[in-house]
Amino acid sequence: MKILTFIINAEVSMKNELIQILHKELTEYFTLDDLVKVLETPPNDELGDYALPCFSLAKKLRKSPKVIAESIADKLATIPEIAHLQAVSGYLNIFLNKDWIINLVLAQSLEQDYAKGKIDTKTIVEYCSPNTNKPLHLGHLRNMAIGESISRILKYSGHDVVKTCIFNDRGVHICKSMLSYQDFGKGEKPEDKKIKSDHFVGDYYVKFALQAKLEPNYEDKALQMLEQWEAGEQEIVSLWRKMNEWAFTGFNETFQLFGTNFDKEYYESQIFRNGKEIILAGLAKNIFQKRSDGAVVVDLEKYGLGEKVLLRPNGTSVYIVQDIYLAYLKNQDFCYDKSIYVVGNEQEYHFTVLKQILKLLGASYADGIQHLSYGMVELPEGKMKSREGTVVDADDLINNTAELAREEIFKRYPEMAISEVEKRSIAISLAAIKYQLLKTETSKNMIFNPKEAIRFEGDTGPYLLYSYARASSILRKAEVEYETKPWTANQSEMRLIKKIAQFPEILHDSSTRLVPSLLASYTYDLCQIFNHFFHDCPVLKSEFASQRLALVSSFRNTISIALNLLGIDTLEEM
RNA sequence: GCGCCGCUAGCUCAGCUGGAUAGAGCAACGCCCUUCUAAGGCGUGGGUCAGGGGUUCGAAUCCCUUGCGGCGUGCCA
Repeated sequence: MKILTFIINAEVSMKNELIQILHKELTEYFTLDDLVKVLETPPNDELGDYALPCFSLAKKLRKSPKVIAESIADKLATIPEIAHLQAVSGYLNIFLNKDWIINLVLAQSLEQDYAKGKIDTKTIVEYCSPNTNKPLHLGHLRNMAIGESISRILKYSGHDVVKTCIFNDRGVHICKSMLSYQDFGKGEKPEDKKIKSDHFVGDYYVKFALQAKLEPNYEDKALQMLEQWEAGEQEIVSLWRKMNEWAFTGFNETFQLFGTNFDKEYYESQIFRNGKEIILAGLAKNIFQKRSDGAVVVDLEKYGLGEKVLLRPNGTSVYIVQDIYLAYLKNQDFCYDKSIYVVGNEQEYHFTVLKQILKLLGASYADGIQHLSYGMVELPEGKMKSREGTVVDADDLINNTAELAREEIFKRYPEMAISEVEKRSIAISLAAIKYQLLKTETSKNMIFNPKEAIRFEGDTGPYLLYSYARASSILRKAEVEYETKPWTANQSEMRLIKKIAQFPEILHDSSTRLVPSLLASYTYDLCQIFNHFFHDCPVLKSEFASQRLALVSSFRNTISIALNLLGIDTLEEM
């Protein structure tokens, strides 16, 4: 497996080109895998383009790292791709032939499908999965940003990706907004009050909570309504249909605004009764046990997961049974190799248990299951709590941020056509929000400061868009075609080229480790280096105009792919 | 109680599958627009990488331990 990924990678990355070259000469010192592992980028470019630490060989060869570095240097002395070598304090610093780097990297990175992979893997990505009783909030936005981005990253890396969503569209929480609407809604519709339809539903969920404080048995009433729903009582079912319709209509608007969609949607209401047969079959095979009170349980003690109830004494299923069924169903539908669940880290136990149960059941598709566990979003004041009204609503956040972008645009272009202002302000708003949500290491909890997210300077989404727009602007104004003929590239240019060269490795890591944040922070570094180049090196008026145009073009292509993989739309002008 | 995760500059975060002087952004201060987009660039100050111990030629990174914070441990979803 490792060798396989290596070979795929080797086609496109400068690092792997070099590793191939080194390996030919250094078989007695390093295996291919060793080289992949050990070859590193030095902390600054006075120390070369790559470095080979020789400490690990010291024991084996019973020589000092310094001596080893020197003798390796001798071995590599005649390789044309290497300009010179420096053995310093146990490291062998490698300075590559600049022309070789430039030609190789530009040739690769000017291709539209730079670093694109090809593997034969069917992968399902499930994400978002909202309840239909209230509108989407900031937590969903992080989920969606990660889900959409990892789907694109996997697809670009060659996976055949199916994006799915399970809508939790039934249950007592849904009945709560239904009950409160029935009691206080007076038959009103969202259109009447000019409220986005999912917000309209959510308002009744809030109203329920208020009422429940005044009326002690209000919660019970919701439970009763659930029973009526399950019994299929017409009035309740049609109320449920109507309100779900509102919720879905609203969600779809948000999905479209945010720029995400699903290939296959699942609905809890359609599957929640299934799965029981799987459990009973497991019971018959003695994989599960019947407890004295009649409940069906699975003993996961030896995996350190305790005992998990699957069927209650009254025979009804607990939540995980539905997920067991859904995994089965997904495999029926798509015959997947991998099935990724983008779900918060609070559900790690749930997915460990799910996978283990499927393994016990002997499901062939159990091994492909992977929980992409991401960290919770908190506000500077602490956690978001719907009861205390501290939840940041998704639509509001996008719109408020867009409003600020609008103001910034007016400052710069007071005459701009409204439609153009609209287009740009939404793009800027989404870039700001998505980047903010993606840049923190995916698995870590993050604090989302709305005031910081709407800032447009520094380490932000708009900075990335701005860098792209600057590159586009140069290319638009260029009158000559670029050519990739050699020149003596200066430090700013070399840094940019070398950063562009890293893209395939970053993409590879991001996709195999399922961590979009790696790509996000690379993208920022890349832009920083570009902006430094932009400041240092005039392009159009330079004697190296043609070569620099090639470089700008290569940057623009790379950043454009990267932003697309983050789910961020670019602007040609900003 | 047990389990998992986190703790890096005033704040928000990179760096964590061990490697060379620990990096960004924001905030503060100073400089740079008759030159391809100043939503930009450059500079200055700011660190006991939570504390302690260990492994190693080498530890922010791995192990143990203490503290603080979060989450999980539902016959909720």
